[in-house]
Amino acid sequence: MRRGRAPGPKRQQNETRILKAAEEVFATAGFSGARTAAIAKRAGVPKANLHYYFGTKEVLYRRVLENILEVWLHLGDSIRPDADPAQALAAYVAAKIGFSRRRPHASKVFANELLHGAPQIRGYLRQELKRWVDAKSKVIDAWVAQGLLAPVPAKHLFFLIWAMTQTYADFDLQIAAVLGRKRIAPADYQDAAALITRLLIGLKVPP
Amino acid sequence: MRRGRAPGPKRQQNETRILKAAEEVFATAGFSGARTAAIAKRAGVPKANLHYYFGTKEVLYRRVLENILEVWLHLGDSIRPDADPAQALAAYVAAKIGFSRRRPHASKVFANELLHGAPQIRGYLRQELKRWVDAKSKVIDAWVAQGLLAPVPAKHLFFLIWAMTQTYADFDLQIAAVLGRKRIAPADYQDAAALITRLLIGLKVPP
DNA sequence: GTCTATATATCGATAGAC
DNA sequence: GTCTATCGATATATAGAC
Repeated sequence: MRRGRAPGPKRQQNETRILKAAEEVFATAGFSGARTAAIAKRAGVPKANLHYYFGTKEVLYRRVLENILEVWLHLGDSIRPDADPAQALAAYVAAKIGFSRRRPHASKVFANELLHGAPQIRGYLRQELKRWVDAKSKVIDAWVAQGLLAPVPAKHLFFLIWAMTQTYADFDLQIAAVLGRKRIAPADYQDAAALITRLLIGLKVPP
Repeated sequence: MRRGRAPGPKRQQNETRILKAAEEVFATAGFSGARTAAIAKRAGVPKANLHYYFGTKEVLYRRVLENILEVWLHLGDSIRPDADPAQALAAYVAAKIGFSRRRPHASKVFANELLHGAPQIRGYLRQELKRWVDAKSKVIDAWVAQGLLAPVPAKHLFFLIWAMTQTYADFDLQIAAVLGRKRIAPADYQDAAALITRLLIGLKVPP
């Protein structure tokens, strides 16, 4: 009946399960360390299905990455020219830390991709991400021009915010070990967000 | 003549070359993505030599990691109770950023190990590193008690300093792409160190 | 100690039955 | 569309000549 157009509900469910499983396995093992057998097992489907749906391991990996990049850029929506700098930056930090807490696997897949030469997302970095940072940096510069913020190299400010917020997902094991815990607790993310925000507020020029 | 005690000079030279090559290959490919053939080729030795010297790929990897961890903990020597907080933190940031610039491969190997469950350095994280942070945090707390620094969760402060300084090694490709460069320039590291230091100085209590 | 040539294992991918 | 059984490629590790 269905002439191969819209995928059946079972296939759609399976694809979603596979993508979720793949994100977890790619996060903990990296691309080359990930085993398609492990992904299939975790998703609860036969390994052949995975290849039938996605073709190759690399295509599946790209799909996982695309899902992540889609969310990424929208986390900075609070940074607008008419917003209050302190509030906007605090909201951005909260959004980024929240993403690290809710989707640590996504952050790790992205980190791993970057770490190993970004073979799949070169274009994204040079196009979409660069444009995003260029635009947001103009907002920061405008705040500086208005005397709301001390002069600051805007792009580096974003690099540091990314680093500080993502470290709680990417290097959670190190943080947990140093804190003497088995894993990071919700309160730790709050402490982190508060401290990061405090550091950034130091750039604010008092009225 | 030599009854197998001290290794000959050629062997020592080869081991050094292999370790250097291994650090580079592990950094760009991760443990599972690294090929022993690639390491041997880059080191200029036959692949069988590599196994003769180190036994297995995993042992070689551990040796690379040990070399890195050895340097790590000494970078914080400026953080002492009798030091000036602002100067000590600035020196620590400079040391960490300098390490990221001089030995980006080392930083990436470490990041990759952390990212993927830290199977080889669990003990290091829970023992040496935890003790280091516990000790340095007491220094920070003492500065706070003396009214030199605003109250701050000391351990999180270290997590953030690590994140900010290492991001310029680990995610250099992202930074270069956003800056519209092929690679990060020396001036970028200076800009980074200056901004990180400024953020931290914001914690200083004015005299 | 060094190196070439090869064994053994693992994993991504697919053929073919249902 | 789904799944079992298997192929072929690739990579670690080693045997054995020099």
